[in-house]
Amino acid sequence: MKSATEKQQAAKEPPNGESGKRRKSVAAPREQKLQLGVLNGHLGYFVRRLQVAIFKDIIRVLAPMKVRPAQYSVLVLVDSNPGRSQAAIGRALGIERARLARLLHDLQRRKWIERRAAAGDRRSHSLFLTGEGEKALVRIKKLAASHEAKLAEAVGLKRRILLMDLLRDFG
Amino acid sequence: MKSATEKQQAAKEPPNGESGKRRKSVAAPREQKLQLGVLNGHLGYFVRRLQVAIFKDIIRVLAPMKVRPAQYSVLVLVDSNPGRSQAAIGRALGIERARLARLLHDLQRRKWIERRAAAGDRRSHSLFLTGEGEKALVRIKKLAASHEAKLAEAVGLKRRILLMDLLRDFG
DNA sequence: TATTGTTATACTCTATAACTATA
DNA sequence: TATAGTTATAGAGTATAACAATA
Repeated sequence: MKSATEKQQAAKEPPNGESGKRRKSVAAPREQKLQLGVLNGHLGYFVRRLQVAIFKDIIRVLAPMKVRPAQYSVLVLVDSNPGRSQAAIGRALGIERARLARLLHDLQRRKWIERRAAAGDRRSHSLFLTGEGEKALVRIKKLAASHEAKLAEAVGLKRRILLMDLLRDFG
Repeated sequence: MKSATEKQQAAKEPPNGESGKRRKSVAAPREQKLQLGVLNGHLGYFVRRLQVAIFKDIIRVLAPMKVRPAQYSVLVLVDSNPGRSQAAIGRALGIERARLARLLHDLQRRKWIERRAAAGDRRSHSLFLTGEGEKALVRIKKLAASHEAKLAEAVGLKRRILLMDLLRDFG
């Protein structure tokens, strides 16, 4: 079976098909879809488009709690791994320690996380959610869940499971 | 059949298993893998991770030509759709017109693109590659192709086709 | 009034470097 | 010497707003 990938990559019609149809209303110039050229062969292009679309929604959904996606992921990881160091959290999420320091400063200012001196190593800080932080995270998770439900519907349940299983191998 | 998604979401062991094993060398503290918690249920989390990994590589690969991914995509679209306006290119790629204006200013400074007055509408600029731009794009495409080949190998050919087919529906 | 393109501003994210205090 | 965390800076990307020219 020929995949859609091969089919679309093989498609090489000339860019425009101005055939004078479609002139119902005066407004609405109705742009032609542009040719993507070799972008059709780049997985990164499509992954990027999906990522941007998903993040636009999650950013909008979390906005009422004034939380950005990176902050959300840090709250979740601290909640799921209490007592771990900044270095460990940063490594797990791919967040630079410099950026994580500022991000945590903000979360601490909001009284959502605590930094205690680590037991064995006095250089490192053990991270915990405060009671307030836990309550906030419950609300944030509800918002995130509504985003995910909407996304699942848009993507299709089967396709979503398939995608998750495919993507998870790149931890 | 239970998908890996469901399996991983069901996993809820306590975060640490510090059982004092694994003390071969003095260095290498060997961090535990942290629990991802509800991030396991977010498609966006995994899409984001893959996108970041892919872009790290393409950015590195294109660096010798001093081209960023967004510039590459613009060059490809202008090449595949000569004469189109900035608005059309920007819409197709999801680039804000304000940002595209500066991006094109840079490409024009490098003599890779031309902006001519549009025929029908004197507000808009028709975009074209220069001869130099076409030659540069040939070299850039070769670099991008080497990135894609490496990526295809890492992802696996079958999985890549599958992913492309799944993702393409979000144009 | 709306659209095209431009300039400017502010914010987020990323990437470094320099610094301290510990190990 | 290396690591944990902090502060600072610069660049890219994103989101707005304001503006001139044109439709």
